[in-house]
Amino acid sequence: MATTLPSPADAEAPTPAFSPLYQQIKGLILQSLQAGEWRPGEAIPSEMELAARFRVSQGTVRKAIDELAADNLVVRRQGKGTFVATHAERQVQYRFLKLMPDTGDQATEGPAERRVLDCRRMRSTAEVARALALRSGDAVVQVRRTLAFGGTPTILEELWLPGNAFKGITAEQMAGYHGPTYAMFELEFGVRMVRAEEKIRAVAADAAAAGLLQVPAGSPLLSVERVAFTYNDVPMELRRGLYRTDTHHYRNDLS
Amino acid sequence: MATTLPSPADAEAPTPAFSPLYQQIKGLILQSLQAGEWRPGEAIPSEMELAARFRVSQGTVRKAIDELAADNLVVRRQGKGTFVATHAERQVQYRFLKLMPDTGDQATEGPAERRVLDCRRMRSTAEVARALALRSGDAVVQVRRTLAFGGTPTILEELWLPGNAFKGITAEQMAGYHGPTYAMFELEFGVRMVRAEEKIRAVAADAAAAGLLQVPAGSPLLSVERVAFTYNDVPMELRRGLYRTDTHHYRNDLS
DNA sequence: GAGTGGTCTAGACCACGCG
DNA sequence: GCGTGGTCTAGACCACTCA
Repeated sequence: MATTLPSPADAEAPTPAFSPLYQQIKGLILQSLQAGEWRPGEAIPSEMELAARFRVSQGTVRKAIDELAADNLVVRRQGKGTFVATHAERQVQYRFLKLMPDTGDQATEGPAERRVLDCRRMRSTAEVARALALRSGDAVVQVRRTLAFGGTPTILEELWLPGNAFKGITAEQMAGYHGPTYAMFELEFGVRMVRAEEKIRAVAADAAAAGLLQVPAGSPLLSVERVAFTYNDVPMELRRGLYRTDTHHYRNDLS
Repeated sequence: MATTLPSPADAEAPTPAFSPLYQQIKGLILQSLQAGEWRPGEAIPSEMELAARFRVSQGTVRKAIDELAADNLVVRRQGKGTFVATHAERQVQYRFLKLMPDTGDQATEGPAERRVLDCRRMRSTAEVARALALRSGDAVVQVRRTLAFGGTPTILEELWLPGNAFKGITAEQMAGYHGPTYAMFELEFGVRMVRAEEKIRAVAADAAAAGLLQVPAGSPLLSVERVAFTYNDVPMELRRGLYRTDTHHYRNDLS
C-alpha cells in the first residue's frame, strides 16, 4: 500500500531513497506543528482523525506520533489525547536546566529569583552570528541576568536572540513573567525551543562575574554554552551561563 | 490473551497492578541477558524464535526488543539480527565519555594514551561504600590513571570497583588492554556497564592534580563524578575524573 | 458510556545481508 | 533465495478520563 498511496502522503517524498510511510506522516504532522495549526498545550487530533486525514491506518499514525513523543515534541496522555509539548508545564520547572541542588531536586528548591541586568538590541558579532546562523551585523537582542536560589545568586547568564523573531522584547518582559523563560517565548513570540546543545567548561571567575555571583575572583565556575533550536534545527538562542557549583551540580544521565 | 497466558510469562508478574505482556517479555529477555545466555556482541534469537519460545506474537516480541534497543541494551541490524550491546565496538570509541576536542570529534582524535598510576585493593570508605551499595570496609579496588590526547594529559581519574566482582584485577590489565576500559571489564570480568549518572562541578586544581595534568595549581578543572550501573541498576563503578577544558569541552545534547 | 490512547494479534509484503 | 528485521494493515479488546 505504501507505493500505491494517493496524493497527500507521497507527494512529500522528494527523495527516491525510500522513506517509510510513518516517517512521511511524521513529517506532515511536524509541518502542522511548525505552522502553528495547534498551539502549545493544546491537543492535536486523535489518532483516528489523523489516520482518516492522511488515509493510512491508525497503526501508522501511532508510530509517527510515537517518534514525535520520543523527541519531546508532543506528549501523550492516555484517555485524554496527545498534546503539543510546552515549556509551561508543572512537571519539571526548567526542562533544559540540568543544575540541581546538592540536596533535593528542582521541585524542592522552588523557582529561581530572576534579576535582569541588561536587555538591549545590538548588532551581532561574528561569533554570535555564526551560532545563530545570521550574518555579522544583523540585529540581535542581548540579555544579561542572574538567577538566585534561596537568596544565593547561582547563575549569571547572557542570552542572544535573533532580533527578527524577538522584536520589541523588554527587560520587563524578561523579568516579569512567572515561569520558565522559554514558556514566555512561546506565549509572547511564538518561538518554541525544541532541542539544545551545550558545551561545558570549567573557568575562573573574572572580577565582574565574581561580584555578581558573590564569590572570590578566580573561583572556579561552570561555563555552559547553549545553542537552542526550534523545529527543523533552526537556532534561535545562544546562551552563555556561569554556574556556581559549590551548592549545586550539573547532573547528566548517560546510557 | 494477556490474562490467560500460560506459565512462562505471567509467572514473572508478582505485581497485581497490570503489566503489559510486552513488558513481561522484556523482563524475561533481560533476565537472559543478565544470566549471560548470550555474550556481548552475539546475536540473540530472532523475533520469530522468541515469539515461539514465549508463546506470543512476533509483534509483542518486537515491542519488547524495541524498548531494549531504546535502552541501548541491544542493537538491531536489519537483515542480520539483534545483538547484545557491547562497549567493544568501532562505532563510538568511548560511549560514556562526553569530552570532545574543541575542533573535530572523538573519531578524528584517536584513542587516548593511558597511564596507570596506581591499582590497589583497599577497604572502602563510607562514601565509596554508599555509592557502590556496599558496607564500609568492604573490599574495593582503587585505580588512578591519566588519559592523554596527542601527548597532552587531559584527564586524571580515580576509579573504585567492588572487590568482589573484580578479583585479581591488575595495573597491567588496566594499562595493557587496547580499547575502552568498559570493554575490558566485559571480557575479563563479565561486567557490563549499561547506564551511568554524572555530577559535574568546576573545581580548582590542587598541587597534585596540577602536576599530573601539567597546568598551574589553582587552574579551573571540570570535576566529573560518575556512578556506572549494570543491569537492574546495580552500581559497579564509582569514578571521579578531573578534565582539562582548555582544549576540550564536555558536550551534552538536551531535548 | 463515549472517546482517547494502549495492547495484542495475524498476516502480507518490503528492504537488507549473505551465501 | 533464504532469513533477518522493518513496515503496514485491520480488527479486537483493555485501561483511563470525563461528562
